[in-house]
Amino acid sequence: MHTFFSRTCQYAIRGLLELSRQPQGRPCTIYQICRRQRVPPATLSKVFQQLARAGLLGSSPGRQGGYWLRQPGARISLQDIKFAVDGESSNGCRWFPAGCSPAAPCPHHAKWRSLDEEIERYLRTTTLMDLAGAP
Amino acid sequence: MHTFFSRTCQYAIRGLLELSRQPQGRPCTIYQICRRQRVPPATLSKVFQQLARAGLLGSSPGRQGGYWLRQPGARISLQDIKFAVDGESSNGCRWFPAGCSPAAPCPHHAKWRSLDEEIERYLRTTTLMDLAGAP
DNA sequence: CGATAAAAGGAGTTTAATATCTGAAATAGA
DNA sequence: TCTATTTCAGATATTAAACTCCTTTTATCG
Repeated sequence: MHTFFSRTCQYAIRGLLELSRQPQGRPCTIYQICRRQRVPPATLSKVFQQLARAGLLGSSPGRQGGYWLRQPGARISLQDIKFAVDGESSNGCRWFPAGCSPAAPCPHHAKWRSLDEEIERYLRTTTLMDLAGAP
Repeated sequence: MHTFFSRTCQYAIRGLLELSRQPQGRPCTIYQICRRQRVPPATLSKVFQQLARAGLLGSSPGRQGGYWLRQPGARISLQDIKFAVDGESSNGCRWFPAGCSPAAPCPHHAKWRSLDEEIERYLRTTTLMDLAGAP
């Protein structure tokens, strides 16, 4: 599509946002999170597994189990999340991946360099805590 | 995906860019454009039909036929193109369409309003001519 | 008029992203 | 140790985007 984060990544951010509102160390189950954020459980479950492997989340099965943040929300940037979900591919040209390579950069590259850098900075500096206002 | 323009829209922009380099009024065939821009012909063909219906392109079948810009490149903005290709849907929240509505805006909305406006401005003010440098 | 070159349009195929299902394995608590 | 609860892993279904193929229509040239 034409949106900035993949839908999966959007779910991830919303899920993590929910966790960041939780008293420190208290695990949340997928279902609690999904009920509050209106996100499909099976899908969020998949992403959270991935985030756990990436080290962003701790997880524990069984009663009283669930997921929790391994770092305070202020330490987790949107870029961290995007990277963990979408992988390195997000490093390519954000505008014209279909016609842009280091050897032959797309005609746009030079033009919107500055805007690109601003987006980059935004992703890097915006943390879960910054977004923690409702809803 | 996570890219700003849909791939189809990328093709459209590259195709139009090629046309904008053409001496005024001279039609180009799909194949000429595709050869130069390394774009799949059948796909570009479909998009160009759409752009012709939208009024951005003129077209003529038969010998000496092809496509041409109906306005000078300096008058065609990226936003025009995006709109013609992806439709109104590009009007929604660029960040969290999956969890954002006028009634319940996503938590991010307020935060990146300014960045969003800058992107908007960029799309509106950047024209084909601005990008007309190689390749 | 007939041959040719091009766009126009319909229908189907492929591929990638999303979403779901099912059955395990792990943990806590009784 | 047994049971309920939860994550984990793999397979599969669903959906939408990209792409291709084939036929039809329209203009131009001889």
